[in-house]
Amino acid sequence: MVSDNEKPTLLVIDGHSLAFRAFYALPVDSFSTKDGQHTNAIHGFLAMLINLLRDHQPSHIAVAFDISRSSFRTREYPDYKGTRGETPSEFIGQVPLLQDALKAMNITTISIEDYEADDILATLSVQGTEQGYRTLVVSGDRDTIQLVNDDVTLLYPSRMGVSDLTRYDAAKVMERYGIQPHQYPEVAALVGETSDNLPGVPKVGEKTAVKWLNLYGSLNGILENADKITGKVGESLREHKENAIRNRRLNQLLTDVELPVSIDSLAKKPIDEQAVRDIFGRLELRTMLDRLFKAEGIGEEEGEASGSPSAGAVSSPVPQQLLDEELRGWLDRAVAANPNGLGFTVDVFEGKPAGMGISTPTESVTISWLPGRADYAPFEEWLASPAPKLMTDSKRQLKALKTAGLAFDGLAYDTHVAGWLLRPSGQEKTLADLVSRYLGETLPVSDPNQLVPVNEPASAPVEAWYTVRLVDALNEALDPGSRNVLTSIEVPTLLTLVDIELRGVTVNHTQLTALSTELAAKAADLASRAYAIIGHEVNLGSPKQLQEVLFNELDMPKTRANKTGYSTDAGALADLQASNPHPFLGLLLEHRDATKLRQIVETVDKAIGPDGRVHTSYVQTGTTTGRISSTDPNLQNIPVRTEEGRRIRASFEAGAGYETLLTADYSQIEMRIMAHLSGDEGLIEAFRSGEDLHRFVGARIFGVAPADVTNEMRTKVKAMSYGLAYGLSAFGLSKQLRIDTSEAKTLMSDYFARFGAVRDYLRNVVEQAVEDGYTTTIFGRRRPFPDLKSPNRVLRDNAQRAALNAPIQGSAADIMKIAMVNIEADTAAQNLQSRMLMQVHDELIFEVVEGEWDALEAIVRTRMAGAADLTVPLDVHVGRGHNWDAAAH
DNA sequence: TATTCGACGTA
DNA sequence: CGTACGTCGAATAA
Repeated sequence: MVSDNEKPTLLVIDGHSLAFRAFYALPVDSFSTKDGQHTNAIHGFLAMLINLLRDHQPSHIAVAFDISRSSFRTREYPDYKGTRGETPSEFIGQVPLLQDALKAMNITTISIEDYEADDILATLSVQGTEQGYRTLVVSGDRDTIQLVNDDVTLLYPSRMGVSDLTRYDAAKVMERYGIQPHQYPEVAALVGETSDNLPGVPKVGEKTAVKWLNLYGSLNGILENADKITGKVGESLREHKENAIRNRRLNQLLTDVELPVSIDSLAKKPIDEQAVRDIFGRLELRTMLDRLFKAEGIGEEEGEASGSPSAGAVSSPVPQQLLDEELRGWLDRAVAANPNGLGFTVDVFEGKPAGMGISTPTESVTISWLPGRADYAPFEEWLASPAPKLMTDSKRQLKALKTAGLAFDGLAYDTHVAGWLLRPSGQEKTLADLVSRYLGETLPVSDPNQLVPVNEPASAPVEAWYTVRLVDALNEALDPGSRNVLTSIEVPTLLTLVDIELRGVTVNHTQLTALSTELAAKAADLASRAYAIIGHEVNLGSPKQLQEVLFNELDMPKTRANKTGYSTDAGALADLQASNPHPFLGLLLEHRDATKLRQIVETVDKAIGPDGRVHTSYVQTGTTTGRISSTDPNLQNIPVRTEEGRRIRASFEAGAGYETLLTADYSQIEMRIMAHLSGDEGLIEAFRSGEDLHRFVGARIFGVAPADVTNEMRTKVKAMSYGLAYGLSAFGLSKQLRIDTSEAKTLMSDYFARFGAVRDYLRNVVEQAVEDGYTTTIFGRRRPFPDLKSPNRVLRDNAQRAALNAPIQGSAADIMKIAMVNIEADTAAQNLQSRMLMQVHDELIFEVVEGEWDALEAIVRTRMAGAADLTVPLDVHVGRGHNWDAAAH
C-alpha cells in the first residue's frame, strides 16, 4: 500500500466561487488596470492559487467553472439560488480573463453545460480516489463538505476572503459539526441554506440537526422516526419534512458527471512563460508575476532553489530556568538584542500570578516567581522598568501582577487588542485563534491524551514565544493608522482600565436590599391586580403566555410578528393601548418595569465584593466600533430614565475616605463629530453659538425664532438629529414620533434643506466605505464592511447603516479613550488621590478626596474638552454629589 | 444543563 | 424599516 505522503496530489478548485469570494474580499477600486479593467477577483484568486501551488505542490490540477446560473437543479426547483441578486458587472468581465491567465499557466479549466462546478469537483475527487490520488478540493460552497474523506480534504475560504483557507479533513469536520462529512448534506437539508434559497425545517438549527443525526443515523432514519420526536420541533419537522427531502435531493453532488478529460491529463505542466508574461502584463499584475515565477522556480536572476514547501514547522525553544545573575545576564542580552521588546506571559490562577514566561524569538525562560523570592530580583527590575513588553490579552495578567504587589511598566504591545483592531468583528478570542490566523500554526496543547478533553493552555514561556512572533505578523497586517491607534490610544487605555477595574466603585448594599424588597412587593401587587382583571393567573414574564391572554382571551388585534408569534414588547403594547385601551395592558407594562428594575438591582447587589465595591470588567475588544463594553456586572446600563431607576444610581456612592463623586459627560458628542466631519456650516454655527442645539436646529427648520420653538417641534427635531447617525428612515422616524410617514418625510427633507452637508457627508461615508471596504475614524481606527457588497439586500442595507454610524460612534470612543488616558496621567502627575472609577461611553465617574475637587475638575474639563481638535467645541458637563444620581445634576 | 429567543436597560 | 452593547427569564430539549 502506498502511504499518503507518496500519493500524488490532485488539486481541484471551484473557480467561480473562489473568484467571487475574492471579488468581495478585495476593494474593487484598488485593483484595476489603467484602462479601467477591474482585476480584484483575478488578483485574489491568483494569490490564493500561488499559495496553494507553493504549499501543497500538487502533481495534478484543474479548475472548474459554472457555465451559467441554470443547471439541472434550477430545472427541478426553479427557486434554487433564487434569492441571489444580479451578479455585479465589475465581476462578470473578470472571469474570462482569469480563465486566460489559467490557460497561460497551463492549468486545465473545465465547464460542463447543465452542471455546477461542484459536481465537477465531486466527480474528480471520486475518480482521484479510485486512481490513488490524495485530493484537495478548494471551494466556497459548504456542500462540498460531503466530499471529505481519508483521501479528500476540503480547503474552505474564511468569511473575509480567500487568502486563508480552513483545512477540513474528516477530523476537522467532526470537530466543527460533530458529524461525519458524508452526513453534512443531511444536516444542511434540515437546517436549510438561505444563500441557495432552500428553506429548511423551522426551529431546527445545526445543534438539533446534528443531535438527531447522531440519534437516528440518517435523514431517512429521522424522517421514519418523526412521530417519536416530541415538542414543537417535532411538529415542525412533520410539517416541513418535504423541505428537507427536497433540499437533500438538491444538495447531493453528482459524482458521475461525464468529464472531457482524464485525471492523468491534468498533470501539472510547466507554465507558458511567454503567455504568462503577456497576460499578467496586460492585467498589470506585476507583483503577482514575480510571485508566480518564484513559486515555479523561474528566476529573474539565478539562485534560490524554489518549490520546496515552507520550512518545517518551527517549534518553540525549550524554556530555561535561570536565577540571580544568570537571569540578569540573559535579560540584559535579550533586551539589548530585541529593541522591540520581549514576549511576556503571566499564567493567572484565581486572580494571582501562577507562573510567568519571557521569550525572544529564539529563547525563553520560565519565571517561577513567588512573593519574597530574592533570586528573581533581576526579573522584578526588568518588570518594573520601561523595557518594552509584548503581551497577549494583558489586562487580566496586569491586574494579577498588581494585586500581587509587582510593579510593572513598559507595555508595548497586546496582540489580542491588535487582532481586534485588524478585525473588530472577528471571532479570534484566544492566543490559539491568533496563532492560527496570523501564523498559520496550531498552538500546541501540553498533553493531547489527557483524560479530560480540555485544551490545557500552553505554558507561559511558550505563549510568550508565540506572542513575540505574532507581533511581527500583526504589525505587518496593520495599516499605519491602526498601528497608531494601537500604541497611542489602546495600549494606554488598557493600562487605565487595569486601574479602574481594581478600584471598583462603592455600592450601598442596604439601599439596594430595601429597593429590591420594595420592587418585589410592587410587582406582586401589580401582578395580582392584573390577574383579577383577566380572571386567572398567568406568568407575566412569559411572552408566550401573554400572547394567549392578549390575542385569544382578550381578542386584541395582532401586533408585529416575531419568530414565536406576535410581539408583546413595550412598543407593541403601547400601540394596543392606543387602539384598544385595556387596564390589563397598563398593569402589564408597569409590572415589566418593576421586575426589570428588580433584576438589575439583584444583579448589581450580588456583584458587591467583600470590600463593599463592585468591580466590573471592561472588555476592550468587545465592540466593533471602538467602544468599551462592561460585563460582570454591566455598569453601562444602569437605569437613569425613570425615578425608580435613578434610585439604583443613587446607591453608587463615594467610598470611605472620599468626599464626593464627580461625574463628567460630553454633551452631544456624536452630533458634534457629525458637524466636524460634515463641515456643515449651519450645524457648526449651532454649536459655536452655545444655544440649545435642538432649539437652534428647530428654529432653522421651522423658520421661527429660537424662542418660538415649541416643545413639540423640539422633540421632533431631537429625534431626527439623533436618528441621523443611525441611518434612520422616514418610516422609522414616523414610528418613533407617532406621526405620518408623509410628515416624517417632510421633516427629513426640511432638515436636509437646511443642513445639506450632513446628508452629503452621510452619503459619502457609505460610498467611501464601499470603495475602500472599510470606514475610518478621525484617529484612524478602521472597521471593515464586507457586507456592503453583498448581493443580499438585507445584509447590504444593514451594513450601510452600520457603516454610516461607525466613524461617528468610533470617533467618539477614540476621543473618550484619549481623555481617560490623559486624565489618568495628570492625576498621577499631580499626585491626586482622587481617581477615575467608571466609564459609560460619554461619561466618566470619579471619586474625589476632600480638598482636591478644584484640581480634579480642572484636569477633567481640560482633558475632556481638549481630547480632540474639532471645528466645534467639545462641551463637558460636570456634576457633583455624594452618589451617582445626585452627581448627575 | 445548554441553547435560543424575546425583552429591555444604557449611550 | 435606527447604531452599539450585556443580562435576564422563559421555553425547549436532554
